[in-house]
Amino acid sequence: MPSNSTASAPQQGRDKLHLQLARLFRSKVSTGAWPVGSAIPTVQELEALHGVSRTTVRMALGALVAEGLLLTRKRGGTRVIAAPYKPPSFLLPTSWKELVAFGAHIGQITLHTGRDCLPPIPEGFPDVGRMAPAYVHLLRVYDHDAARFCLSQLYLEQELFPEIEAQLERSSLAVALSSDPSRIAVARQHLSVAPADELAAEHLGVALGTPLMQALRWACNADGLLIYWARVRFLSEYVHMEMDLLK
Amino acid sequence: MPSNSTASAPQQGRDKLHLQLARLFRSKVSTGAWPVGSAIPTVQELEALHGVSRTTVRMALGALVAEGLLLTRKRGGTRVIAAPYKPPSFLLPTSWKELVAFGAHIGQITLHTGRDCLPPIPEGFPDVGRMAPAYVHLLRVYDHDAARFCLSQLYLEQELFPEIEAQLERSSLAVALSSDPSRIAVARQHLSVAPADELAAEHLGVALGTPLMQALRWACNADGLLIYWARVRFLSEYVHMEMDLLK
DNA sequence: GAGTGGTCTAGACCACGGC
DNA sequence: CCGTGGTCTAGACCACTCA
Repeated sequence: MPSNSTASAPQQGRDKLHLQLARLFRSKVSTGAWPVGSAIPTVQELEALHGVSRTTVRMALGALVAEGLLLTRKRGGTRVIAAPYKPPSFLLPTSWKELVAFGAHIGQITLHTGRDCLPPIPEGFPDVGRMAPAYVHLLRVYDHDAARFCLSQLYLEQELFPEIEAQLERSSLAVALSSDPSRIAVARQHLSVAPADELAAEHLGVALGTPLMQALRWACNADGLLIYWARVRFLSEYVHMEMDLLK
Repeated sequence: MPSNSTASAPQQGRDKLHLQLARLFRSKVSTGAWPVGSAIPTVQELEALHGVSRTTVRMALGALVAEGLLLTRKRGGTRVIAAPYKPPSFLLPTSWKELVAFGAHIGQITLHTGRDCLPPIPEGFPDVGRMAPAYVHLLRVYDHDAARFCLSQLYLEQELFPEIEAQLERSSLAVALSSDPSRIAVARQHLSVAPADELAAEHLGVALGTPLMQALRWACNADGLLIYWARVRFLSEYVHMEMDLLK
């Protein structure tokens, strides 16, 4: 049926077919015509029911899956998700104190350690202090309930490393650095949503380009030397922030 | 060519074809084989070159378009984006003062005004103060350079409305409320990344489910009465935040 | 007007996983 | 095992837009 005939399409043919279908399917879910938890008709049935091809059905279903309304399983059919899955939401730190507390109770895995690195500060980023000649680099991932939700690239001024190396295995860099609070004179963070690059996509198990919450954090000592730089990226549905607007 | 033959596929056939192609195309961009700004081969040419169907080419190209590396135009062909387009980044306010400043220089359009509403506070949201019997509701969108980047749903305690109605046409609610600073005793915000619902998708011109930066803001007077509730959603690539971690 | 990307069809084969 | 979703093919028509 090549032309846009009446067939059983729900609307007279103006809009794109797969968008019409997606809208129809969405309403089936929200009205309960497709009850939560139940299997919806198979792709073959949907093709026949609406007189469209498999490709079109899949374009429509793909949208709903992307929106988190449907879950597909190879043999079990396509099911309506109970609730658009709500993962645990971590409170992103807005102060060094919270940053230390945050690192204290998260399971971490160190993937890589390297010496004589320089932190990859983005082009055009505002002044973050004087650069030291060398930094130690740590690449870490953080889990919660077996779900990997955070990737961090850490850079620590190299001469500081021996002092805190022992603590680093068990605790976060912020915790370790804070063992001597006088080391830190300036600490700031920059937050944005950034698309996943290849490193993040690989370690967080998401598609390239997936929006991630990115925190760039840095600290300087009293001499204005950059002693800590971190680029930390979170699956965005796992984190939120709260703040008092009256300072 | 139904079976996974050698053809001109870059790798021996284990991986999925469209993923192989996407990887190949990505490397063409990053190595400069497809120079930035230039048009890449047409879909027809790519089909023939790699011995695959249009659908497969489009699956691969679709991924790169989603990653922001390519831009398609109906007749002009598909081009490599100069820089993965960096829109202007607004600094999200972290204090009431910044909130007021933020609202002062943004072009706004009021889409809807209603009386006798109640703010739609999410299920399970922590205490935000005593609810007044009625609120005035404003639905607004904000532009920058003709690009719509922000949608806000505002709720103002109804008895307060006459006092500031005149200012509201020209300025943000925060600006108007601040004309008498004694009105506000508590002001907080909650930030998260939330998928676009139908309202946001329509007014911001994005697909349903697109991750948006969401700010929930509220203010109470000295009696603990909720006088201001706002749900503001931004295209996430347009905003960032900065903060001093040492308070 | 012609070439391009966007959409859609009607098939086919495969891998996975519940029966 | 075998039904299911996932992938892929080889075509077709359309809308847009640039030369």
